[in-house]
Formats: sequence, C-alpha cells, structure tokens
Amino acid sequence: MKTNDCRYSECLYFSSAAFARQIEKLAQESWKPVDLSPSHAYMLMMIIEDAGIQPGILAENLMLTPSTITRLIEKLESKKLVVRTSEGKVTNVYPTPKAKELFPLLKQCSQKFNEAYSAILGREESSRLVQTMNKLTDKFTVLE
Amino acid sequence: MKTNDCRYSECLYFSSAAFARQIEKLAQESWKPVDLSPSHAYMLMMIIEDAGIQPGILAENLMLTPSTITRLIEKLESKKLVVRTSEGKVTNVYPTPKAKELFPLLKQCSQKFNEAYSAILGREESSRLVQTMNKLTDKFTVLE
DNA sequence: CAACTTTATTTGTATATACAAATATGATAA
DNA sequence: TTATCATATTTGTATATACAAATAAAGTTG
Repeated sequence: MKTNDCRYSECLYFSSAAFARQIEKLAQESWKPVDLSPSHAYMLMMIIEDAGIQPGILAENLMLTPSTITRLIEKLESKKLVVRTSEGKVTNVYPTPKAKELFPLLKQCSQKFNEAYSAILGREESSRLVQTMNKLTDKFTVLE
Repeated sequence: MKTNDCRYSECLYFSSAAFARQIEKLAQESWKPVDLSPSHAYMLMMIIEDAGIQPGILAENLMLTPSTITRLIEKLESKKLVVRTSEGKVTNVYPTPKAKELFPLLKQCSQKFNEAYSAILGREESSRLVQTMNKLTDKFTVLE
C-alpha cells in the first residue's frame, strides 16, 4: 500500500514515523555485519573517535536522553566493546581494543547504508531531505 | 544543541529518527487530553470511522505490523474503547459507545496537533515535507 | 562552613514496536 | 476428499526508548 492511500497520510505524525521506521529497517540491515543496532553502532563510532567522551555529550550528539545512553552503553559494555570509568560525578567511556579493531568495518557499514538509501531515494533528494529535517528539528530544540 | 553540531548529522538515519522523536513528543502532548498515545488515538479514529474494520487493514493503513496492531487493540480493549469479534479467520473491531462519545475530542486533539506543528514549522514547509516523506516512504514499500 | 542548588549519571518502570513462531481458518489442487 | 498452501491473527519474546525518581558530586551563597 502507498502512504497516500491512508486517510491520515497528510498528518506529519504518520509520515515522519512511517518514514523513520523504513529508514531504521534499512539501517538495521546495513549494520547486521557488526551485530549492532544503528544507535549502538553510531554511538560506538563516536566513542572510538573521541575516547573518554562523557555520556552527557553522547546524549546531546545523538539527541537521545541520558537514561537511554546509559542503557546503550551497558549493552556495548556487555559486548566488551567499551569500558566506563567514574571519577566524581563525571563518567568517561572508552573503546576497548576489540572496538578499535571493529572500526573499519563500522565505517564500511555506515558507507553501505548511505549508498543504500541514496540508491533508493536519490542522492540529491535524500540530502535535501536531511537538511530540511535537521533545520526543522532545530526549530523544536530551541523551544526547550 | 543543534542537529548540525553533530558529526553524524548528515546521516539520514539520525535526522529522520531525531525528527520523528520530536514530532512524536509533540503529538503525545497533543493527545494527553484523551489519555492515549498518538498511535492509539489514530487507530481508534479509524475504528470509529470504519466500524468493524479488520486488524490487517489497520496494519496497512497505519503502516505497522499486524502484531503491533494486536497489541494496540488489546490496550484499547482494556480501556473499554473497542471490542473484537472473531468469526473464522477474520476479526472485526468495533468502537464502543464510550469511544463514539470521545470522537469529537479526538478530532479536536488531531486538529490542535496539526496547528501546533504548523505554528512551529510553518504550514507550507511542513506540508511540503509530508509530501516528500510520503513519496519516499512509498519508494521503500514497493520494494517489499 | 553549612545549606541549598545545579549538574551528571544511573535505576526503576513503562512504552511502542517488531520478529519469529504458533494457531486457526479458508482455498486449491491432486 | 484429503493434502497442501495461503491468509489473518495472536503469542512469546526482545528491543530501543523515555520519564520520573534516586544518587552523588560540585558549585554557590548566606
């Protein structure tokens, strides 16, 4: 079925949720080789590229809540991909050697994903869409 | 923080997920008066407007999986807003009188939500975005 | 320096969602 | 007519995510 067959298709809630689910599915597929969800994978890349980064910063960058970040870190920890050290109120997250080895593969998945959606949506169109969505997301975040 | 402060902000996974989360948050707020999540509310409206509709059709219209629809229905059932009847392999979902009473309020929430995002994002821009996202979502669904 | 406030993180709990398998019914072909 | 296949739905289980409360440390002000 097509989105516009739906009576509520003109609603932004629907179109954004449905679109995001499609993209998420494609992303999950792209990151299967490393057995990580897209969120975990992106977070891990950030941790590798910026060893010692704090959960709060990760939350900001990934635009997820701190509690979600804690949960994501726990999972990566259980997979022996990161370690946490706490000093005072600040926590630092470091990649393990195992994670560093994985880095090229992570980058490769990221690239494959980009190519995959560009192929389906068109490079121009998808890049325009990204810009628009970022701009609009910012309109929300300044309200908070 | 702004989306484009993020190193991965040019990635469609991020921008679509982050954007959808913002919209979802606004939608949740809009539907608080009826104590329903946006998905439940939209599904309920469909059930009221098309009494006896089958779960499979709801899944198609809402672009959610059948199992998710079952779970959403269960919740509405527990709130005494819908009832299910099964005959053979087909199930029909009907709104209760309580749900029908709620209908105007549901519509009102829907309208408030539309106004809310239009006010923040601009009517033109958001409607263009909806169209683009629908079009692109369809490009995925034909692949399946 | 003690009391309060702010900041960073984690925990407890709840949510919507999906996948895979199970169930049950209906349809079709040998 | 029986055996196989297709369809509709539900169940079991797992997931990412969030909110509110808890914890704990640091900063600030009287």
